Amino acid sequence: MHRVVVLALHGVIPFHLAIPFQVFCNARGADGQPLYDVVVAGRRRGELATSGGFSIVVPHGLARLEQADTIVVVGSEPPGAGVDDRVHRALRGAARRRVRMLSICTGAFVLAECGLLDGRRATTHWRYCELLSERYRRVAVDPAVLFVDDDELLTSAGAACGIDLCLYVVSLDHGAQIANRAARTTVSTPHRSGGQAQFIERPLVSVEPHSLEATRQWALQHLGEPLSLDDLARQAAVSRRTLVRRFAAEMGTTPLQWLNEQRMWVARQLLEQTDLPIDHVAQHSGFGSTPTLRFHFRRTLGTSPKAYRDSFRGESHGESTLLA
DNA sequence: AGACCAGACCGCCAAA
DNA sequence: ACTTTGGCGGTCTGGT
Repeated sequence: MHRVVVLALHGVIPFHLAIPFQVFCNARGADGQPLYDVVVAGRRRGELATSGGFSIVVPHGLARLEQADTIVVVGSEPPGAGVDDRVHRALRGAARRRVRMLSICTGAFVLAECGLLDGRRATTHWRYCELLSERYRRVAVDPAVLFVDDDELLTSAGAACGIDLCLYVVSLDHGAQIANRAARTTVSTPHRSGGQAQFIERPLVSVEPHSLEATRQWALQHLGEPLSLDDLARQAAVSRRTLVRRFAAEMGTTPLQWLNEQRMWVARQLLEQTDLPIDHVAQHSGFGSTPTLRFHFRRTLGTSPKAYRDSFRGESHGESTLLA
C-alpha cells in the first residue's frame, strides 16, 4: 500500500493536519479497501504544540519519513516554524530518493527552507506569497493558483486548496473516478484544478439571480459538441464580454479553461472505464480530435491518453507511468 | 515539431 | 455619482 507520511512541526495548524487524513483515508479501491496508509510524524515522537493552543501526541519521529512514498508537509504558524537541521536532513534525504512531497499552505516554507523549492514553481496562502518570495529568492512563487504541480514537488495555497491538491494526487494515482468518490465522501468538489485563481470575488456557492449555474449545467449536457463563446453567451443571454466577466467573478477562470477542465474529467473517466477508441473519447469529451485530446493530456497530466488508460489497466496501479 | 489563423481574452471606454 | 453592460480592438492562445 502507498505510504503517506504527514509531517507536523511546531505550531501545526489542526485543520491542515486533518486534510490529508480526510482525503487519503477516504480514497478506496473498487472493493472498498483503503489505498493509502496514512500516518503523522513529527520532529520527534510525543507531544506537539499546535497553533490552536492545545497539544497532540505524535506517534512517529523523523525516521518514519524514510518509509514514505509521499510526504505531506502541513502548514504551521508562524510560517516555517520548527525547521531545524534534523528536519533539513530528513527532507533532503527524501528529496534525493525522489519521494513525492506535498505542502499545504505555509508548509511551503518548510520545503523552501530546506532548499527543495530552489528553481521551482510553488505557491502558498496568498497572504504569505510575498514573504515566501522575499525570503527565498530562488523560488518562483505563483500567487494566483490553487496549487502547483512541479514534478514530485506539489505545493498548495490555503487550506481548502490542500484538499484540492490531495484529491488531484489521488486522481493521478488512481484515476478520476476514485478521486471523485473520495471527494464525495469528504463532501467537497473534485472539480477545482490547480490553475484557478485563489480569489473568487463572489461566494463559492452563489444564489444570485445572474449566476451562470444554469449555463454551466447546459454546457455540461452539451459537452460533446463544439461550444463557442457565442454559444455560451447566447445561452446565458448576455454578451460575450459579460459572460467572460461573470465567469471570472464566479469561478476564477475563463470559459474555455473551464470547458477544457470539464472535458478532461469526461475523457479521463472514459479512458478509465471504457474501451472506446481514443478518437471516440476525443469526440465524446468534446475535444473533437485526437491531437487536441493529446495536447490537453500532455499539458494537464503530463501523459498521453493511451499511457493514461494503460496505467489504469491491470493490477499495477501506475504511478510509475504517470509520474515518470 | 512548427506555423498559421480563428477565436478567446481582457483593458478601455461609452452607454444604460 | 455609481454600478453594470456591451462593443471595440490589440494581444495571446490553442486547434489545425
